[in-house]
Parts: sequence; C-alpha cells; structure tokens
Amino acid sequence: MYIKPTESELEILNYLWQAGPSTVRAVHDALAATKDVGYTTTLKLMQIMHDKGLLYRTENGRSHIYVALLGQEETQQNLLGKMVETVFQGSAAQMVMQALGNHATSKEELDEIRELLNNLENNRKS
Amino acid sequence: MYIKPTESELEILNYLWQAGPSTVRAVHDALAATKDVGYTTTLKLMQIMHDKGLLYRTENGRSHIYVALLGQEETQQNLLGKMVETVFQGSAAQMVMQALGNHATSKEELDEIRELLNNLENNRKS
DNA sequence: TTGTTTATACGATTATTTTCGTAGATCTTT
DNA sequence: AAAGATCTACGAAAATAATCGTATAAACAA
Repeated sequence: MYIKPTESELEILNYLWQAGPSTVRAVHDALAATKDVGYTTTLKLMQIMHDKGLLYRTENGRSHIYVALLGQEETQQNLLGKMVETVFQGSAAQMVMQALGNHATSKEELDEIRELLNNLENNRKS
Repeated sequence: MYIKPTESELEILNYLWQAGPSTVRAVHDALAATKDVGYTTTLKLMQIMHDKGLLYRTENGRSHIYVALLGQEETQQNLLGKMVETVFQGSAAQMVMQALGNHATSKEELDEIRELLNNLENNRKS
C-alpha cells in the first residue's frame, strides 16, 4: 500500500528528485535556505523516511547517501488523486478549471494542454 | 491569515457546503455512513472548528445549527495553490496535464476546458 | 597529538490532530 | 413522574508529526 509522505518529507523528496543522490548535509543546507530548522531535525526525518522505506541509503565513508524510492510522478499522481477525491468530489475537470482560471500560465503551456485535450478526445472516439 | 482545514475538518466542510446549515447529528450521520467514528468525536471537531472561526453556529432549542464560514471555492483555491507550490514546483500546467492524463473525464468536461483555454489565450493577446 | 569540526544514533519533548468517555441538562415516552 | 434518549461541554488519552539535545565516533587541522 502507498505511504503518503508528510509535508516535511515532501520537501526532502523534492530536493532529492531534483538533485539526485545526496547527503543529509546537502539536503539540510537546501532546506535551511528557506526555512529555519536544525541539522539533527533533517537528519532524524531522513532516518525515519529510511525506516519507512521512502528512502534508500548507502554508506559513503563516515556519512550516508540517500536516494528517493518513490518516483516523483507517481507521488504527484497519488497526491493529486487524493485531492481530486477529497476537495473536488472526484471531478478532475472541476479542479483543472480552477487551476487554469487562477494561476498564471504561459501560452506555451496552454498550447501543450490543448494538444493533450485533442489527443484525449481522439482516443475517446476510437 | 487563512487557516488550512485539517483532513477531518474538510470532510465536515464538504458536507456543510453540500447540505447547508446542519446540526451535529446530521453531519455525524453522514460521516458515519462511510467512516467509523463516534458521535462525540464529530461534536468535538465541530466545536473546535467553531473556536477556530471555521464555523458559525446558532442555537436551536437544545442543539446548534452550524454553517461553514469558509467558501468552498475559496478553500479549493487555497488548497490547490498550496499543492501547485509544494508538489508541482509552482507549475499549474504541469499539474493540469497530470490530472487530465490520468483521470476519466467526459467529452463535455473536456470541451469546457478547451473553451476556458481559448478564453485565456484571447485575453492574453489583448 | 590535541582540539575543532562534522557525522550518525537515539531518546525525549513539543505540537498537532483525532478520538472518546463522562457529566450534566433537557426532551420524550410510557 | 420515572426511565430512556439525545444534547452540549469538557478533560484527557492516543496517534501522528516535527523538533532538538546529547552522546559518540571519525576526520581534519594546527
């Protein structure tokens, strides 16, 4: 069964997805840039995530190198699905429209979405 | 400042948005239909929500009638915005595409979205 | 080699959220 | 009127999440 990462865990995952295999130090420095938090807090969190099976780690001399075991897209999908269910009563379309209506989106992005729509509709016909 | 409702609070809000002003009993019966929870748990939650300013209530004989003080769209907007930030690095388009790609959406809904896209693009040009 | 820095481990505290039991008051039914 | 049902209030426990201090060991620098 899927384990929903907590808010803090997600911050760590985001960094690992972007940076690849990293030490606690690297993760912590990144988090500490935008947030006031102690080193051992980050360490502890990552240890817990390792226990939960969210992270894999390997020894590297005196320290460890951590890797995310959840895929980013898979996780996004899970969180998104949960939100569609609990916040938008299961209507993805409802959610999409709120998202597009209220966030800045570039022409390129809009075009991409339009293309996706076309593909979806074509598949539906077949 | 905006107060983020918790998971349980959101369930209650969802009911109130759909049903309008309601007693604890009505809310509880609805929740208990899909979830195993005691009456006093629901009661306590709603009292807490009242304390927090999430619900307004008025006396009705021996019991109370509760009303959501947060708007549904406003709340959806807030939660969605937070998710775009924390899960999709600020890219609403990214999120939209994941949502459309992986959830069942009817032709009518897709058309609605397409129309919204057109409007957005037209406004952009002006 | 001795002191400083930098790791992990881990217990424990704090904060938040969820849950429920019990008490007391007010209806309702018999 | 007595018994049972149904409210609210409220304290407190249980569950989950986040935070940090201290101990210990290894690496490094003077």
